[in-house]
Amino acid sequence: MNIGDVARQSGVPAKTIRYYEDIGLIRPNRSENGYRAFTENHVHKLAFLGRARALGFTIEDCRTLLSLYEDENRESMQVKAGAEDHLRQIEEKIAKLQSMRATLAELVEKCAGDHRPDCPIIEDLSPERLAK
Amino acid sequence: MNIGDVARQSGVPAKTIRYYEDIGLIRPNRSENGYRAFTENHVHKLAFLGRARALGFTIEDCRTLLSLYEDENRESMQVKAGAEDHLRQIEEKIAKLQSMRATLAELVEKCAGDHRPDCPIIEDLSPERLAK
DNA sequence: CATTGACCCTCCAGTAACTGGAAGCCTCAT
DNA sequence: ATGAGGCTTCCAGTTACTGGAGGGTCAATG
Repeated sequence: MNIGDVARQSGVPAKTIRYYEDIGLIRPNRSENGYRAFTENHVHKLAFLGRARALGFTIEDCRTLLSLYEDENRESMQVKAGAEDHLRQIEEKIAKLQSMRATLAELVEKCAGDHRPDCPIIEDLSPERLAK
Repeated sequence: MNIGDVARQSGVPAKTIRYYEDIGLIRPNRSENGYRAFTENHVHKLAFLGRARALGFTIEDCRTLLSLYEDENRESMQVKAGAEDHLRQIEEKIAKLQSMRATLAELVEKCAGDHRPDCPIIEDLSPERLAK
């Protein structure tokens, strides 16, 4: 199977597939003409990677997940531990973004948004009120 | 004022200040010895930048905000529009992360996390259930 | 006066995960 | 044989810094 077919079937762009080969996530063979030769298994792996990435796992996480995916003797606690870790990181990001949102929403609400220059948003960002 | 003082007063690391000069956000003069020579105004601007970045504005956003900050004739609607835009982007990110969290939390909960290989997380990521 | 330690300088490289584009084969159908 | 795709490699750019090497500068001390 050529890269285009694999891209269509896995949902992972050809360019990204080449990149994944570069960094050693997948190892397709080569045909005589130099084209990458993929198998069904590669399609599965790439779809797996696509889903893991969509859940926000990093490439390094994916490397681990992929080896667990292939390991018949894996212990589910290994998978769970990684996922819990990742979950925690997601929650941290959410918390940070929510705090930004709160501040920003408040400022936006206070700003008249008219033709005058007075602006609570600029004022909040300005440091003049300090150090004097 | 030298870069170290400015870094302490503004809260922006020296390395980052140099970077901001590189990309044209600030333009300190130079002393005879080649050291950057900063003014109070630079400290203000850098503190301003630090706050804007903490609210998640991109560097390009900051460039705009900084010019509005300096513009006595700005119209607050310009500031407000940018902030609203940014707010929307933050909300999108939050939504995406929350959806990841929901999926992941569900999977984590379903996973036994023991010594057996069976794992709902891996299964969810696997594409075998498709296309057959 | 020489040295030491804290600053300062520039330039180079690396981070994460791709993405776009140029230049150039391969293949199949007309 | 020619043209449209599809494939190849390699280079560069994205975001916003950060770390480090190699090397001047300055103020104070011995």
